Amino acid sequence: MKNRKTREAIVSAADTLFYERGFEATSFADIAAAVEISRGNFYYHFKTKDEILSAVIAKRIEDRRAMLAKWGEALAPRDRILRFIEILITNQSKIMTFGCPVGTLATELSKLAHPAQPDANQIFSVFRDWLRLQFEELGCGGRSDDLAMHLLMRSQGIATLAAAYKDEAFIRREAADMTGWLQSQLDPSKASPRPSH
Amino acid sequence: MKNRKTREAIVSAADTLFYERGFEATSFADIAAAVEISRGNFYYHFKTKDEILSAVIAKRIEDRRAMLAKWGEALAPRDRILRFIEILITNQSKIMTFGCPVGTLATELSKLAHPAQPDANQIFSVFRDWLRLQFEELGCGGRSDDLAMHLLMRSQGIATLAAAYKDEAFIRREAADMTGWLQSQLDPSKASPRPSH
DNA sequence: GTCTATACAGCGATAGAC
DNA sequence: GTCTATCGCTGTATAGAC
Repeated sequence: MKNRKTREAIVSAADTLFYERGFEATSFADIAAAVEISRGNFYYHFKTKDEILSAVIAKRIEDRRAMLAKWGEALAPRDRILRFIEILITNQSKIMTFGCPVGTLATELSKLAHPAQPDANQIFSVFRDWLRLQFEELGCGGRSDDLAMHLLMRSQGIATLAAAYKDEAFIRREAADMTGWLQSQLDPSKASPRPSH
Repeated sequence: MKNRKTREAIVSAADTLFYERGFEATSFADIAAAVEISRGNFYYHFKTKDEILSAVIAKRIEDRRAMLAKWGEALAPRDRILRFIEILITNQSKIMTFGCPVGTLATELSKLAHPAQPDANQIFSVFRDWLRLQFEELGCGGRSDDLAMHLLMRSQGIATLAAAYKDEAFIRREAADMTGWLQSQLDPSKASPRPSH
């Protein structure tokens, strides 16, 4: 019982630290200190650093799936996509400091040629598949995956520049532009060529 | 004389390694091995790792300025921007493996809360300021900086997703969409609401 | 200017007492 | 299940011979 609680505390602390400092820059000592347990105890729960990484990735996938499932209950497909865009506004303070937790981990693991890189990509795919599904429900057919990737692409670009320039107005402006783009894709007739610029 | 040559070799090797492995993941031993000098000799040229980082950032700024200056001689403003978009295609193989050298360094230093982060941002600003200038020359006035940021944003998003999914077709598709977006901004009358999707 | 040798802190990881 | 103690390795950085 206590076993599981400590394990969860470790994964939760590692999740935060991997996000805020990066995977490589976070040491066992850092995580142990955050959970307030000894390094020795630590190894009772996880044998290697890669094991913690796997657990963190699994947790992130689970967390995001749960969040999206919640939206699925209450909202219409179009509003679900708008909610996705709103994440940028809701999390803007963290994004401006640490970037996007999904993109920055994928990039870091990619450079390290880390074996868990495909797993980290699955976090991306949780959003990609979910967005594609929304576009399909809205009747976008074969374009749905391309549209999903386009939204993901914009989110990543916004997060990267927001972290570099710490510019709130930029995030708001680009989120609004993304919303305009969405309208133009769903109602091509009403589209304006210059959404917000 | 030999002084300068060795120094340049170190900076050049560090530039590559910081890009391909990341700043933190690159050790002095890695750089020394790449240049084929001893660690001791290494410290004759650079006292700390941060000093090498500064030199690498300075080199990157200089390299990009030189590249953009070249484009400025031969091309019209509109073609210069198209050239910028083409970088994604030209460098697609490296981008799919390591991401964007500008964005990934800025993100990493941001997480490390590294003192050189503002300097790394200057590499971004070389492109931002240059793009803004092109839009100004094309008569976009006060919108020019927003348009420049929008192009940077897209480049970063494309690079991040390209590195994650290693998807060539995605890069080509989004580069084409970016070109369509550019047309719609410069000739609003001829704009089509669905550039490529 | 380039080398070898070395200091010393911190890393991931293990052994074994309680 | 949690602890202390410790290992071997690698990291940055320094001293001093050549």
